[in-house]
Amino acid sequence: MTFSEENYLKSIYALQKEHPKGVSTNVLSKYLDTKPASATEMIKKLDEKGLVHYQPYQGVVLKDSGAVSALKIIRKHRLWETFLANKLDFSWDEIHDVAEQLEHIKSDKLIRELDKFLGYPKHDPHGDPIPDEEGNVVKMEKKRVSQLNPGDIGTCIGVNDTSSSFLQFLDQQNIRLGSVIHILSVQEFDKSMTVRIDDRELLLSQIATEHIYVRV
Amino acid sequence: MTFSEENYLKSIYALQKEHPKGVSTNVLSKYLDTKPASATEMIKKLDEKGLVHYQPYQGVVLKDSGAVSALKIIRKHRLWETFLANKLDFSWDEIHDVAEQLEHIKSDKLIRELDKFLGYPKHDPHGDPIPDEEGNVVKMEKKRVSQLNPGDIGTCIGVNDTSSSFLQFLDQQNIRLGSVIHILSVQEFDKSMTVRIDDRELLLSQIATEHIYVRV
DNA sequence: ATTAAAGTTTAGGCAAACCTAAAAAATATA
DNA sequence: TATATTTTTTAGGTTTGCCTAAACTTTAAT
Repeated sequence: MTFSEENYLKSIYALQKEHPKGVSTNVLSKYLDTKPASATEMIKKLDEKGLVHYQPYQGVVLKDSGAVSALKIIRKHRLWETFLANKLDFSWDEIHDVAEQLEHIKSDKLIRELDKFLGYPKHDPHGDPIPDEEGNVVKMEKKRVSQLNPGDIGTCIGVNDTSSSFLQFLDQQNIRLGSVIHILSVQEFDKSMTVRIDDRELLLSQIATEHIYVRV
Repeated sequence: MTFSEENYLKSIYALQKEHPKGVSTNVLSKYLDTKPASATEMIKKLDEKGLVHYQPYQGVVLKDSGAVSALKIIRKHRLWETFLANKLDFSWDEIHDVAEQLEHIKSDKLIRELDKFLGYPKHDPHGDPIPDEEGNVVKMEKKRVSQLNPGDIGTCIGVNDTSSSFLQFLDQQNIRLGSVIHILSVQEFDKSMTVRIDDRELLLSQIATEHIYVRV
């Protein structure tokens, strides 16, 4: 499988959650920063290979084989992200682009050994679950900070926005995986929240509270 | 720079030792398992980019800028080999192919951090020196086992043959970097040597003794 | 329901990196 | 030296993945 095929499969997988009845070439090409015509071409190829189901004008849906392929790439991506964050000194917002390259390295042994080296992690640094070798993903019970009430306590397990501006904000505020967040109060008028993290009080906008996932 | 350009530069660098007055398209394409016509094409492109000096029918020579580029790739290759061998459970003969892929990952930070993580190693698992960030390589005083005499002691620092059959042989015999080799005797008629390594005596053929480097 | 707008596909091109076959140059041999 | 052999280059072709522009569907709006 080529890099490009892998990227398309991974993207279709990611977009399917928001577009369960089919990912359009428009959405797909926007996501991948290419043109719709290019997406059409690639989708046709993936369809011929039996990895996706494609009906002209109706968007694309992953077949089982395609989903398994996508999950293998996602597994590699998340293991590499874990490596970069835990073993090398990469910050939350720096890991994505490099993992994007590393995920395409072809070596089953490498991934098995990396997994072992990292201690068989269940989640990547963003809190997303790492699929196993067969492509099984464990779902986690998670809530957004915005869903909590004053008095509630949550442990940060992930984020919903991987833009580097947001990740940098989190880094600056020292909010990281495992951070324990105490909800102190909620402002009625703008839904902003005052929270305590590591003995520091800070104010989180509604936007922020909606993008941080916690385990309660 | 594309993967292919990087591979050509690295190959020219490697072949230049044997072909100091110019690497022919024939030699180069054989090394890279492509056809001479493809080599001609690429060499022209590298020449236009100012990385090599190319005269039709006279072969190709690296310019300084090309050598620096080649050494950066070699640095990455050797750091990744060190990672695979020291941190993951890869054997001597398995690391090359994977490093061949990893060396093309583009991220200066990644290489700096990997170098730090590995403890700034000076040599890769084959004993070859790892160039620094500027492309400087330290030369080492090294001898082949075949150049030693009975009574001499050498520490294994590398090999001359990276074929997987040879590397597997070394693995089986438990000969690795740092192995201390005592020369016990040399057979007159076939130049094979009896040596002691880790309290085990074994016989090395002339071929083998010529392919193992030691520091004396 | 018809038209306008938006989205999708087709058609034709381009660049990279490979190939084969033929032409040209360099080298070796008689 | 002239010819034969080998090496190298050129010319033209293929595949992959991208592009633009035009044609065609679908959806939205009057």
